[in-house]
Amino acid sequence: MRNTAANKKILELLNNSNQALSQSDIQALLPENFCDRVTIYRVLDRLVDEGLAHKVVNLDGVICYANCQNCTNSHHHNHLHFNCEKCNTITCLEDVEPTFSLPTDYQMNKTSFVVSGLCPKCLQT
Amino acid sequence: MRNTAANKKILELLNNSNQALSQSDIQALLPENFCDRVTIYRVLDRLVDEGLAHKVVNLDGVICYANCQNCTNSHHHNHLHFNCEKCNTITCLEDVEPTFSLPTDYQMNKTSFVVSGLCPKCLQT
DNA sequence: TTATTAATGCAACAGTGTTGCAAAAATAAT
DNA sequence: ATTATTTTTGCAACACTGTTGCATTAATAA
Repeated sequence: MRNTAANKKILELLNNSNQALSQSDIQALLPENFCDRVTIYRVLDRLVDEGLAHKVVNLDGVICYANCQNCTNSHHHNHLHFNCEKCNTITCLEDVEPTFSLPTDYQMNKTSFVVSGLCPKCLQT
Repeated sequence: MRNTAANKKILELLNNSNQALSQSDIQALLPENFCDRVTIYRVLDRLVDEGLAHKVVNLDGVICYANCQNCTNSHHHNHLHFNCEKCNTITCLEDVEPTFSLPTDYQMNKTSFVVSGLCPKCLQT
């Protein structure tokens, strides 16, 4: 992956955010006319390919991206994601890994655990 | 909810399917020109409101619908959904309910547990 | 049978995500 | 440093999913 302005800036945004971000979130955070919409999609794809980010689909079906924090060697994104129904943020709860037993005739590849409700901030108000 | 052709037929499709279906899945299963695309969306919304179906978002962000089987009194859709990466079907694994402990400052409302990989059928071939 | 209310079809729209292709930028090779 | 190579970008166009408004139609209630 080349060291371009878009790559750097978008990865930086993901790293500095404690929430998973969608393409439109990212576009809103970037300076105006920083880059094209399509570029953001492509950068995000690349970051996932490179193992620097992972995908989460929120309850509306919008694909969001979060940085990979504890993925030094192997990826493990079985942690829970919390999707607030009020402020619509997605937070990675890295410490919460649901346990379950998949029937043996299924072969698991990835997991997507999303719980929705109210986040601590929105509960206060 | 009124007893219309669309309501009956679409609920029947969900009940007869062991997979969660999207709007386009349903349209493909219905006779040609059976009803408008918008009607399918509205029927599905209604079925969810009435507690006859529940939503699942697949890994592509497409919203799918499955019938409610064990929801006589209360709804409990904390069961696992399996999204096959090859045939792209979503199966409700009603018996598999992941366990986890949400931090107390979060208020849970709904869950969405999707595991992706290969389903038994696609594993054989 | 009529009145009321819900459901439908159609058109239009917004948002998300993808693709092809030429131009531009970053890296590698000379 | 200059050129060659390869990746990345912007733009236009497109496909798909999902929603809304409004007039018409169908289902239920009176």
